[in-house]
Amino acid sequence: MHILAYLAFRQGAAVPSAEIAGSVSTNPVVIRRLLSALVKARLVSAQKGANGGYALASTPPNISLLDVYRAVEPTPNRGLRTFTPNQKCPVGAKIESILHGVFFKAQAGMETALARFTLAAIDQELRPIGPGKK
Amino acid sequence: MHILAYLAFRQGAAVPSAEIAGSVSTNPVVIRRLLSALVKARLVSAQKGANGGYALASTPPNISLLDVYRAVEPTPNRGLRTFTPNQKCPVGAKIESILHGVFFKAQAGMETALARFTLAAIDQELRPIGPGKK
DNA sequence: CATTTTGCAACCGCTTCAGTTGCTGATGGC
DNA sequence: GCCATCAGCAACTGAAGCGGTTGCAAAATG
Repeated sequence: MHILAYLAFRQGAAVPSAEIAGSVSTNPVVIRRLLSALVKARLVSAQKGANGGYALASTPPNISLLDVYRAVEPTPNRGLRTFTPNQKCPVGAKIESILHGVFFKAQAGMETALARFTLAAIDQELRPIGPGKK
Repeated sequence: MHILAYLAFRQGAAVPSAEIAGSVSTNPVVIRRLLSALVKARLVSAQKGANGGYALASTPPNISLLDVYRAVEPTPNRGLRTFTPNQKCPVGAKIESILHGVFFKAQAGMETALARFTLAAIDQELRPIGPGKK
């Protein structure tokens, strides 16, 4: 989200990963790793070479936090990956599918909350006074 | 949740951690670690010594999944623990508090979904036919 | 007093993740 | 045509978290 907020802030410009890394206080490769996922999800476009960099592929009102979540989060239900209860026990045999249903609904509640936010809302909070050219 | 479902299933009885571990297919100490948190949250009572074990401290309709989540999850906002953006950047200076607000609301959405479920609902799914004495 | 059982600390091995280095390939200015 | 810039990617490291395991103390029961 910090990356996208920064790209929104520098609206239109091709921003190199090193500049974003400076704002996040981390290594450019860490930024590129995340941007790689965002490019694959078509939220961001990348331009190689001199004067290249990254830019938003869409407008801030059209990028929801749910889009970002889905682009970046590889596998939800991480907590149930390694859950292999005893199938011979009447509880163990049924609990897995029940918990899958529960977690699915909890996840849906969170995703609904995420869908209500757009990058535009965050960008607006970022500059309460005015556009501020530079 | 598997642990609590098992205790609900064996309603009233003092269940040792080894028996629960058999249903979950894991080590009794792992079960006791989780039960320790549930006891501290007053959801479960523990009885030491011979013929001891664990039992629900409340009735299944009075135990929501949100209660369990709060008892077991030490620190929400885990993703923001190590987030220390560059305060000298106009984006980095403000993004942290903005994202805290966003994640708080997303978390609230998930918790609302969790609060809708009770242990009774899971217990009911567990035995669709009838009580089943043993 | 012996057995059962919780409670807890310590340790191991695995996985995940941020961070880092080094290289390749594309792009654009000179 | 050459060089500087920049994305992309693979590989490695170190730290953190977690399930699992062992060992032991303390409490309760018969």
